[in-house]
Amino acid sequence: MDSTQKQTRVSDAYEQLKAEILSNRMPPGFQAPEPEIALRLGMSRTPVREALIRLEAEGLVELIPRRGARVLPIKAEDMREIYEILTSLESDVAAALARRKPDADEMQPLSDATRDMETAVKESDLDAWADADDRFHRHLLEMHGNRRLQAFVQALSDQAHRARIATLRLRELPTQSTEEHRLILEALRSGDPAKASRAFRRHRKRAADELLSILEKLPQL
Amino acid sequence: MDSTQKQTRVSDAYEQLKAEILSNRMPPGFQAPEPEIALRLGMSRTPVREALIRLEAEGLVELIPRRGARVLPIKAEDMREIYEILTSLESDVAAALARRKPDADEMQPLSDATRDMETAVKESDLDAWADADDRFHRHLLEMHGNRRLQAFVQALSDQAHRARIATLRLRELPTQSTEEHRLILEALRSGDPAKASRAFRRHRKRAADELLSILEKLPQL
DNA sequence: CTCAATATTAACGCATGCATTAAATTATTC
DNA sequence: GAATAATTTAATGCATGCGTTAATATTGAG
Repeated sequence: MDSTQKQTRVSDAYEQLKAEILSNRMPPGFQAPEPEIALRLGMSRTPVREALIRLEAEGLVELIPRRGARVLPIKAEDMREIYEILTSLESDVAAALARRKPDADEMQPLSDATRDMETAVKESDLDAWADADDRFHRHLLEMHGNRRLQAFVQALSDQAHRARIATLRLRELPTQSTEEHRLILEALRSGDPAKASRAFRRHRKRAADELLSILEKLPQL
Repeated sequence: MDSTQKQTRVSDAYEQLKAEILSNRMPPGFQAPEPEIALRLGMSRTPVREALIRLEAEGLVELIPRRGARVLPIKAEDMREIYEILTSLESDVAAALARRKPDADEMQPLSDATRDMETAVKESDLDAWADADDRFHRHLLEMHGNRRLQAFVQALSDQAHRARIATLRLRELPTQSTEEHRLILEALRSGDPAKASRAFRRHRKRAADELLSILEKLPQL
């Protein structure tokens, strides 16, 4: 009946809260005391607290004594930090992959994701685009295989995700971004590490600049 | 009397356990059920659990149902992952710093640390050397200012730290490593980003290779 | 003596209770 | 009416309690 494992309440709470935060249903700045969250999730405070501690470690919420948990606001400065780290790590991952010269088979998911991004741009389907973009980046990391790096980049991407969906509709169509993915793909295919690294850096840099210029205008998310 | 803040039990537990793990007083593989740890720390299970969750998020322990908390073993593969990430991040930090051309004042702590390493090598004082090395790397990150990056690199360094102290006496004197620091310093001073980045990469690469070759020989830490 | 069935132990996952103390509210003074 | 003090409220940090269930020890069968 139930394909999922027997969840514990802690993992339930963790997953539900995380999903609400990432989807901005619990928007940046949202705040609630533990008992209230516990009530809403239908469990006692204990598992909620444990889940919140994990979310705090991931940088999604902040636990303020006597005031409960607060979903961290999306500050331009934070995004700057996040994008800087993503740039370092992913560009190196791309370089390493190019060096290894992956075969067409391995590259397939990346090609697919890029193709989907191009289609999505043509159809102005922003959600499909964001989805394909995620897939591209996620698969790149999986190919590389460093689990810690994967987990950390994923955590950072989750944080950036909130900013991206909040600004997705305030931006132009991501034509540029899509072309950059194509370039990265080519660099990987041609097995040129330096080129892959540079292409990735440019990609992240431009994306960061674009996002930041919007965030800095926005009152405060 | 007491210069520290009014600690909570959770932070007490967290700090004590972390100190014991990093110093290898609780060595890799060490395992104990929650009630035992709670007893030893003189508190109930609740704060101990919360501290353990944090330590788990940091990658220092693993919580195994019914078997308690286990201090993660130091596996060569893990160190490989850690060093790869450190290399990416720190080499970029070094490049960024070189680009910014820090003045002699800012550089002072780095110079001091390097000098101390050289003295320590001359005097074969491994502990002093390790301490100066830590200072060098820590200060480099502080100069850069990306808090997230700082926190993450610190967490990784903490993990690597355990392997380093476990192998410190199995290695040659870190003459090479000290010279490399001198090179990095020069690259920073001369404001050459590419050189700083390369020097750092070489440094981490060699350190990683050295550590890994020892770890792979060692039975299992 | 080996292996399986059974009984015992005890760790964990949570719920609950409570003292403490910060925040919010109300009362009081000028 | 504003500012301050007294009171109330309620969130947190932790301890404790308990049912469930995985380990472990014990017993029994072959």
